[in-house]
Amino acid sequence: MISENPRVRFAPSPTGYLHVGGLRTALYNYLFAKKNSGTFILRIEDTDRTRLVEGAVENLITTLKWAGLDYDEGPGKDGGYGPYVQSERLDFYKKYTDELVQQKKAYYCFCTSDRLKELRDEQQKGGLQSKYDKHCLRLSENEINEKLSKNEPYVIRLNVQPDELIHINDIIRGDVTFNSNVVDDQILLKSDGYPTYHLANVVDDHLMKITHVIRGEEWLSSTPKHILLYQFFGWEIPKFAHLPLLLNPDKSKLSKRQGDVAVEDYRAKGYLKEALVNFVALLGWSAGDDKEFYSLDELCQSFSLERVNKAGAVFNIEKLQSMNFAHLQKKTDEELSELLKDELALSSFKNCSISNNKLLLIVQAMKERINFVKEIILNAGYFFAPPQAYDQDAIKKRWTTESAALLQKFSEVINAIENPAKEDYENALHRVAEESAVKNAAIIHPLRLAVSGVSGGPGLYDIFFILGKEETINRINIALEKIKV
RNA sequence: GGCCCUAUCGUCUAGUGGUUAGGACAUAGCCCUUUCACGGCUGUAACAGGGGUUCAAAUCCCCUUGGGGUCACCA
Repeated sequence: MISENPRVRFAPSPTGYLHVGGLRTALYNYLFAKKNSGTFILRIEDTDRTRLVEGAVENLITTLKWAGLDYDEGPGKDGGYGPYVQSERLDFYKKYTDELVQQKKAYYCFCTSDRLKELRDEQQKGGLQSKYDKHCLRLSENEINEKLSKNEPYVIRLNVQPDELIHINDIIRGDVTFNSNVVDDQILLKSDGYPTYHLANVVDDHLMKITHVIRGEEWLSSTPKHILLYQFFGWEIPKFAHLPLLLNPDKSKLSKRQGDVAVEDYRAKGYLKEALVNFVALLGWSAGDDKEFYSLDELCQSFSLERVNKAGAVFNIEKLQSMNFAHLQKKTDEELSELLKDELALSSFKNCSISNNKLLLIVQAMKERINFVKEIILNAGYFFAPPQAYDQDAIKKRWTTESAALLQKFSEVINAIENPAKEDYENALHRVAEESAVKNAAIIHPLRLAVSGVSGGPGLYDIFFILGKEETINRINIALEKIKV
């Protein structure tokens, strides 16, 4: 159990959409906070002006909210540590870099990007790690002032001392040690006056009293820089937890090239938030038992960082899909028919009026045949309008020379029944089959084809009942005209 | 390439010195069935390799190999 009330943050940069990896990071932060009566903070890291995307912040917030991950503090929800957008915190970064420069823990650098590039190329040619050579550290105060007065562009760099061991005590990975010799004199303040991630992140985490930094493993190798900064400032170092990466099927870091990575894409495809959250939660964490279906609340109860895995996890869409199916089955028919209504409004059937009661029946008939609600429309449009075409393969296979006569007969029999129930349709069919001395199947298959246009689907009598007697007869008549062998 | 992380079925994982190595997805077969599904049952399938430590190693240690991340005035 965590003693104090932890404060954690999800700190995305607003460069477009919420990545599913980001969703998982946000989720683990959220779960950790909820489990330990902590605070979940959203902080926007928009220090790269070149990559800003308009509307990205709003999109991020909307998507997080959709997933059910409401933040306790963040943009629009000040908890006394704002602002929560880094571009509005520039004064802080300036103040703290000045402090570092005064103490010679950071220094001015006037090197051009050309010189830096040359340096890198040379080092790479020699098979060395590319690292700044502290060239500008030699500048005297006078030289610096002169360059400053001439308005020469500059950056501020971290002054890393050699031959020091830097320990990271990671909750997931244990002790990880780096030699400071491999740590570059990281740029802290860019020439445009904006901080880099490393500086802004450390300053804000300190100022916002973040107790646990839970982030992706791609940050592990820059954590020594952050530790150094905490030490230089004399600040308490938060606990770190570096999460295993989400992977493509080929085991590389999950990327756009190999499929959808935006949460909004999955949302648009019809994945339930419950399924996506459940799936992503289990990518790198398990409670230690065989339980596999969790609500967000249950996750909050069971989650712990100690049980997070170390190795990366492949984002397996098949499993996500089956999870979506499972969560779909858990929804009530009423919930599903509301979702169906929404989908209908977006479809070509938006003008077809259909009663709530019928919607409910359709949902019941279809729910175990779909992975997404919209598949009811895609695969069973015949509930909303007569079929436009008839499956040719099915015709070939199921339609015989006597089909027409049998359907005609069936149509007449049900026509005589007042308000037929499902059993009435079934009895009628059995009667026709018996009188005509054919198997039930000889009628059933052509009949299904006639009313739905396809060969698969819910129980035939369910379809009749949902369609109603008039419509059923109507469709048989249309089919008798259109289907010729 | 340097540094760092990592390694149980195809995939997600359980397992923390003694298990017939368990579950889920996927896959194959069977059953149910008017179709398509659901469901039920059964099967195929894993401890990367090599050294140690130990009476005993998937579990602890070392090496190798594989995979990944990172080396920007991006986060």
